[in-house]
Amino acid sequence: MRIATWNVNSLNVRLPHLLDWLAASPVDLLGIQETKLTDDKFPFAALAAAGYQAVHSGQKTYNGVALLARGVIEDVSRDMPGFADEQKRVIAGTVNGVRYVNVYVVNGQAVGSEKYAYKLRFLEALQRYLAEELQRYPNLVVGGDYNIAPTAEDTHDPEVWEGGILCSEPEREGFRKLLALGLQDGFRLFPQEAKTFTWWDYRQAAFRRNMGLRIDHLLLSAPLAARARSALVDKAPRKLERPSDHAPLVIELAPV
DNA sequence: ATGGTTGACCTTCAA
Repeated sequence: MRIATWNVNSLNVRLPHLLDWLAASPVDLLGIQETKLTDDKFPFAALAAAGYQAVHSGQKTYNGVALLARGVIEDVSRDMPGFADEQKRVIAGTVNGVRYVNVYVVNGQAVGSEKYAYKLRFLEALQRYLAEELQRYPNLVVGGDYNIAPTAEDTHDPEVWEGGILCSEPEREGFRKLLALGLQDGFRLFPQEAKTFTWWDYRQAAFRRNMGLRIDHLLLSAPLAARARSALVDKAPRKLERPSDHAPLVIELAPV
């Protein structure tokens, strides 16, 4: 079973890339973020024709998350209980006994800003929510755009990033608290090339110069971590014309 | 020079 996460940065623009990528890399369960469209505009039919069921929680212009699966998506829930939020950032569902919580964590803009405070509140709510999810679903994957580079090694240049947004200590502490629930950073279960990232700014030819960050993650509960066989960032879609600024992250799970 | 890009939307905000 192959599971993945990808911030597509507008599904309207990126649907052709998504369909091409699914054809070339047929994952079984995928979380996408930043669809930037309402549920009535979601391309259910095009995805069904490609063999994928989908559930979506979207809004106009901003945010929006979806789960895509080859198979039935059961027990679907939206948002986080006890965290009233108009922004559509969380959707969860179960496929073949695997629970996938798909999150688009708040960017936070700048350390100390109002959006940063919202990000830290969001991370606290996520911690509470995932503690409950782990109780209910032992086979849990939490995938998405976390907008957090967990360590200095996850940045192209610590001099530029350390202490700033996406890399500040309170954000990283929030990330570590998610791990402390009993989740593992799937990417780091395997040897990885240094300077492997999932996001590169559109500006300054950042992708060509590999000026990126590793901010998209697949966290695995212990039973799923035991089944993990590989983890890789697929940079191919980032090389296309009009790409998303993020690349997909894929983990292969051995059968039960 | 305080810059650069993309997406949504319409003038500016968010990332």
